[in-house]
Amino acid sequence: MANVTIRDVARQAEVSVASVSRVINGGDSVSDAVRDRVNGAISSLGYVPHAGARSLSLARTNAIGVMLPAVHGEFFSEIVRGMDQEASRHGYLLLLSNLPAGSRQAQDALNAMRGRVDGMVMMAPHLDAKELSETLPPRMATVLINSRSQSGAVGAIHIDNAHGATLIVDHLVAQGRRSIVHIAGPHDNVDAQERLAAYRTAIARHGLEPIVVQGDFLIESGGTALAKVLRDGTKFDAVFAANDNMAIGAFEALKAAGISVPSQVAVTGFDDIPLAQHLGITTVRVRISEIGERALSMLFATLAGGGDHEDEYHRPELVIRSTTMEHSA
Amino acid sequence: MANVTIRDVARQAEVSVASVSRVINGGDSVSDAVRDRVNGAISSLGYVPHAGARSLSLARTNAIGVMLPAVHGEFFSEIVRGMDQEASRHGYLLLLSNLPAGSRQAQDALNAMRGRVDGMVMMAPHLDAKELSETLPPRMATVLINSRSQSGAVGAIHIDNAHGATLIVDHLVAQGRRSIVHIAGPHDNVDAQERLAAYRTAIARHGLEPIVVQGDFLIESGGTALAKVLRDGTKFDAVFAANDNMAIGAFEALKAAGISVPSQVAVTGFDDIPLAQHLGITTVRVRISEIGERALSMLFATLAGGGDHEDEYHRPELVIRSTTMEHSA
DNA sequence: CTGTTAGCGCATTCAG
DNA sequence: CTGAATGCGCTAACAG
Repeated sequence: MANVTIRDVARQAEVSVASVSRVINGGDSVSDAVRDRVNGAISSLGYVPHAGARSLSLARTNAIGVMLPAVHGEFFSEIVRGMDQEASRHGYLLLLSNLPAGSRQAQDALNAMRGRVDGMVMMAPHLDAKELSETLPPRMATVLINSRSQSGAVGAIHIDNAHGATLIVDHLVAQGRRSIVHIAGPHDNVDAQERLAAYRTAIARHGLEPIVVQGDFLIESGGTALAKVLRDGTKFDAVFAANDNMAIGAFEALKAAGISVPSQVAVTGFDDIPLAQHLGITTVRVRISEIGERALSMLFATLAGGGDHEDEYHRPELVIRSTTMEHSA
Repeated sequence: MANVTIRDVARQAEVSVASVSRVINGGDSVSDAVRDRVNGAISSLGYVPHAGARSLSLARTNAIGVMLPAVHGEFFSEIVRGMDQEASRHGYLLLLSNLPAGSRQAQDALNAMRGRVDGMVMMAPHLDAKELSETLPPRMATVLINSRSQSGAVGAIHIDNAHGATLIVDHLVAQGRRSIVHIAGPHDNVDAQERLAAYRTAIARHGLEPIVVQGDFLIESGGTALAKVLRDGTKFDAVFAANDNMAIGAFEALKAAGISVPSQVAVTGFDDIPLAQHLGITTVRVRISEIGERALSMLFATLAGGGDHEDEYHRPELVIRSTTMEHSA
């Protein structure tokens, strides 16, 4: 670790460290002679400023922490892409970590970020309000994504799940479907809960009977859930899965069972991940990367002292594809 | 930022900062009385150690930098998943950044990590050897993924592209295909180059004629490339795209053109991203997350002083699906 | 315009 | 077993 420091540069250029610091940062006022000598020394020595030390002295790290639950392939990729885009626009780096399951481990993970980031964005749809408030670092700017509402000085972004689920049910009913099975997400997940509740409401409004099977947001559970419905002998003409992954699992299980989609059974999902587009699955579009981008924007605004922002609700839009309409792309 | 420091804890517990430091870290030797007072103060004050300051003093950050080229959805997600897994196993955090296009910007991005990470892993398939060596930070442990070989003290992981491409061509020929179009990746990408070269070699070995169209690794370019071949009136009975994305684009273009797959034209890709599995595309499997994991293992071994590792070559395996075989899943 | 000095928050000798 | 002092690399007053 024989690394060259600002002192080495100063010595070589025969100036003080203050002068070196000046030419590196906002060149306040340095004579051209000094500036040249310093730049010469910097490149001859191959000096690169030590960001850690800089942060300590400035009380500013130029990094923001990102805590996400267990990585869900496409969703994860998209949200990070949006964040990275906005972060690099502001000259910030992203410090990534996944939120461990236990409340205690989650705490530790959060604490590990103290002193390394200026703020953080966290996505924790599975924590209840109490766990959330206990876990959240007190004196740190934080914006929440898809988490339970939190009193406290943090911004938050939510997906309007009720709207999305209503769009789906109404579309299905408009297509003449009467027996709509809902494959629910994890019971402790707030998005899954909201989608389920909105499904029940919409179904009731249409005077239909709800049929709910449990899933866990993973592809396999879509197939498992569908198998259970078939085994039970339940009659149905549509499936509304709480996310695209499960819709895909159900879709494939239907094909395997020789049931034709959409003529016998229609299939819909939620999220509009890339996979859904390529498999032609009707769903509601959540602009995932945009959510990541907005989360960082809110955070930067807060860091710039712009007070706290109001919660944002992102409304998904219906995207009709071939799993609900005969002659669609 | 009225944050509580170790000094506040010391004052409250009526001990010295040294003692506080001792109970926080390896409890060398502290009386139970002191330990209790300190722990009491810590929790009553809600003290969390400042990781930045800690790093400075220890000359160790417990973070590793990850530089990836423009984020390619599924590939990105998978490789980061593998890295995160291995990193958290060792108590490390991941500092993410994408490699900017320009050589100069790449430099800056790299420099921004100085003093924030203990080492880094970088993926830069588009840089030539010279650019790579200029960009690489001199005194920093680094492991390269899918990049051109580099003399110098860094480990590296490569995909055995020649092997993968050969598997594909041999499989296609074994299925009776004689006119195999190759949709190539970006010309400056080392993986694309190796796949193309191996394609040419294998085609020549079978006494066939090569047909090459240019692509850029994105889905759309698969469709564009295919359209060009059709427009040229070239006869062909198989398409070998240099990655799965382009295979998907070509696959969809074929369907749209009313050409049946695989009876008239077979389609193959490279990588085995999740999408390929769900669309039933024949490809070669690159265990992406495993590569991310191995990269970090190599880095940790180097950091632990274990000298430099030899380059690793990961051999992909053929995965036959329905775009090349009539009755396959 | 330039150099000296005092921290940023923490770990760690070195005495006691 | 415990405290006082020193330094990690850098920035920011404060004097010249």
